[in-house]
Amino acid sequence: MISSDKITQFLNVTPVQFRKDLSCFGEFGKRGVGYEVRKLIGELEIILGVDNAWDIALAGAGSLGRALLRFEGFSRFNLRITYAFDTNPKVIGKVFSGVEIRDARYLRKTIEKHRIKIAIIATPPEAAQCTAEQVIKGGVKGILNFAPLVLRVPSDVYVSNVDMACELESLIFFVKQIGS
Amino acid sequence: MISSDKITQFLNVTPVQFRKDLSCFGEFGKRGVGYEVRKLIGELEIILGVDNAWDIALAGAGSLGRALLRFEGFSRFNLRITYAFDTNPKVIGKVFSGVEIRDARYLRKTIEKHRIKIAIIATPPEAAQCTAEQVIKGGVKGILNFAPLVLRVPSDVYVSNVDMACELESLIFFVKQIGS
DNA sequence: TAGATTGTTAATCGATTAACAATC
DNA sequence: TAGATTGTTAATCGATTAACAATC
Repeated sequence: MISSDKITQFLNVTPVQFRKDLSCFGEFGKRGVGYEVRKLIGELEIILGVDNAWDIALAGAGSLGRALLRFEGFSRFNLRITYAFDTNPKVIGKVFSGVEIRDARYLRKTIEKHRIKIAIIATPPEAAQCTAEQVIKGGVKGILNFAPLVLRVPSDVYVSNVDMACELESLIFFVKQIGS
Repeated sequence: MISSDKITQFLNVTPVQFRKDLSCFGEFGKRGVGYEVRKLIGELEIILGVDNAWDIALAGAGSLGRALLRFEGFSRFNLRITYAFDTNPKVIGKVFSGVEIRDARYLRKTIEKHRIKIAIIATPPEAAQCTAEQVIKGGVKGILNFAPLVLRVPSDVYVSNVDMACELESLIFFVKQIGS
């Protein structure tokens, strides 16, 4: 058993916040006692959908794309980059971390065929919007975008941006304040 | 000249939001007219601190670290990864994208000597907390953390987390809702 | 002057937190 | 029963938006 107090000692979240958030999905604890660890993990996995695996398509197999292919942290959530694409003929056909790089020409068709719903865009910024449009036509509903620009997408498609320069920039902004 | 309306057509921000946010820093537009593009860019650069360059230290020169070294998008904000570190003897001494990988043993001293204020942590998760403590002892006040864990840091140190698996997970969460 | 557009004040909304009843 | 801890209701806070005055 574990209390919300104990759990949140390892997170930047207050115990109340933790309980309030959980309450959106049901009651998982025992009053006066706490949460049964195994049961809580199980419930969270169901809420998050970790219980069934998701296949992910990667567009762009440059150095960032290949770093993503090697990244170990996806398995934790039952995620796999199953298909990877690039336009560079020198890269097409090669295998990185067990995934063969396919010709980006087949991006849309492959996504359609395998009913992929989530794509990662790790192309150069110039190619990102066009790539987004292709994967969306193929049926993708969620995009993790590493290209430093704002993608224009239909309202039923979710985009999560990872803009590393922006993140650093906002760190700098805060760090500058310390002195003053 | 450009209006807040035009500018925000390219962003996921409303014109009012744009003007409200800017108003925190001053008045940069002309009523009835809009914003002078060059002047606005200049003012924004000052607010963000893009006008002077920042040196950044990279801890961890694995595939992600090296992808970051190759990343072109930092120059846009006048950012440079100037020092990179790893513990792997096979990597130490090698040069990637013009930056020599140094022995992680000298992480703290180098940061101290060159008064580095911003560090990127791209180590394996096991090493992340320890690395954070070292860079903080060296004087770092802002950390961009790629390791999938919550770093414990003093309250005057800012941490920005890039947890790619989490981002994907929350995309999946939203995508799952669409059907229902 | 009329039209455009900014910057700001006040209203609304949503998220966080405080207080507490429920209950183990 | 007393102590612990959850889940919830109400209060607070901050951020977004609506409305509008200022002004080019």
